[in-house]
Amino acid sequence: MKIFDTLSRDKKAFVPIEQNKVKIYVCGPTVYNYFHIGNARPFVFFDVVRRYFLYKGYEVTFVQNLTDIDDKIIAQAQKEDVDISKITDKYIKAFFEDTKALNIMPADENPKATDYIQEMIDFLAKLEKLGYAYAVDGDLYFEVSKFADYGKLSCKKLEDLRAGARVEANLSKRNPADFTLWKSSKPGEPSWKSPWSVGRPGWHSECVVMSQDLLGENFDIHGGGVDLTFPHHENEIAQAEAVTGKQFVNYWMHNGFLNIEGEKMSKSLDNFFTARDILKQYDVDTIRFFFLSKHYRSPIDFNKKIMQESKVAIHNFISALNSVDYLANREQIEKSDLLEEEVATFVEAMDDDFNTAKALAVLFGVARKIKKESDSEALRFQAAYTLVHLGRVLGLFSKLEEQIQGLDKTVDETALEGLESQLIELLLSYRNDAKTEKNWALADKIRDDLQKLGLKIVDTKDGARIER
RNA sequence: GGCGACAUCGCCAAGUGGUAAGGCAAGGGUCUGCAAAAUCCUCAUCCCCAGUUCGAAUCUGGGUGUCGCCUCCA
Repeated sequence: MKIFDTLSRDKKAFVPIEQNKVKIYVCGPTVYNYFHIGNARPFVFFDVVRRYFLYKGYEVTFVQNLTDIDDKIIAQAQKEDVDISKITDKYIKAFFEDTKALNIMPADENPKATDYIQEMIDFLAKLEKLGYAYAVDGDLYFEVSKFADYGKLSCKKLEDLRAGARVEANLSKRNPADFTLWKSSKPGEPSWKSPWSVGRPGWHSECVVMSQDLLGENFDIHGGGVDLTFPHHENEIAQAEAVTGKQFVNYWMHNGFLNIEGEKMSKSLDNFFTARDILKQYDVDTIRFFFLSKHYRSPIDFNKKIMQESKVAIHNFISALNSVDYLANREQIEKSDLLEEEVATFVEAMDDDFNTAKALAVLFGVARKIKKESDSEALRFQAAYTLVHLGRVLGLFSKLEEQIQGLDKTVDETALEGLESQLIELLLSYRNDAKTEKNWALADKIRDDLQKLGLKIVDTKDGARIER
């Protein structure tokens, strides 16, 4: 198994610290809003990483933090004129709801920053004692020039950083690149007592302290979006390695950015979509397929067309399963052997730095085998089992029963309710009568008019069904 | 200005030295009263130029273009 490590800029063979165990830390959300479709990418991707390690027989410890103290949260609380906990409680709850809806496995631990204040203070005191931190007027800074390897993750040199600094120089810092470890609070802001001031910890310290507490001073994988490489992860390394003197993380994994219709997502462009909203328009599998159809390190573009394609792709898988009456034959199908060659190709793709796009191609090949009527039933059953088996490694088919039943929907089973459903059924029966009388004009008119209302008629040998 | 990526069929996307996976769309056939659905078939020499090599989409150099980071950000 090979993983691209941002630090060494190379695909490296994965060697766990402890035999057969893997410890993963992924930067979680700052809980001041519903998370957006761009945030969803790492959440879904690292869920697949985790599922794949489990599939390979590893014991996985998966930690994802919740940043519940931060300037943005404070700003949001002031804006809504409520207590900060009101904001964080609301969006932590929403985070769990939305990740569940995306079929993301719950983390083993979701540490909150506010539960680690004392640990962070202790940690920062160590940094200060070791000479890596200095205090000015109640604020504590990390002195980057003291850490020789600073910049190794993001390939930046201190001189370059200085030259490119666009931020207003903070005069109390010794070097513009020094970052805040502890910040004194203004009246009314949430705060904790510390040796430096009454204040709050900086964002960069929380991930170090929590990950090391739960996973150890050196652990296997640390993940997040590329934008976190600098400064967040760079700063984590500096702090962690300054204190322990040993390597912090063995593999740094960063996913590429998500754009919307070719543009960066932003509130000002009015192209800001929460995962919650997207879930109303597309089902989980469509969304997961969309993310997985491109390699995780590449940028990906979110647009209507690509989502439609993803939807069709998932539909193909489901219709393949439907062609062998998966639900009816489930018991027998799930006793079948897996298609070894396809499984091997899938594993090979995933072993190569989680090449999910290639892995999905295997699923299409398997789907073709399911549908091929010239294949024996036994082979088609094997293929069907293989599709579901591999799909589940990617977190697909979590609602298989519903999806298959969805395809089988006849008019009285649609999501339409009560009278509406009865009226449509009535119209369909008229159309059926018209067809019997070979009154094609009337039959087609009913079909066309229903279509105008967004109801697509699909004729099957067992009668018509409606698709929305 | 500094640093780092990327550029493959109409669109999305694998492929890191041995002769271009897959998906969508499109075109054609079967089926159907017609259509849809379903199903079968067809469909690229890899941004440009110059090198290295028996051989390059894959390596090197130079262009051109796109993007990211350098500031809170997945």
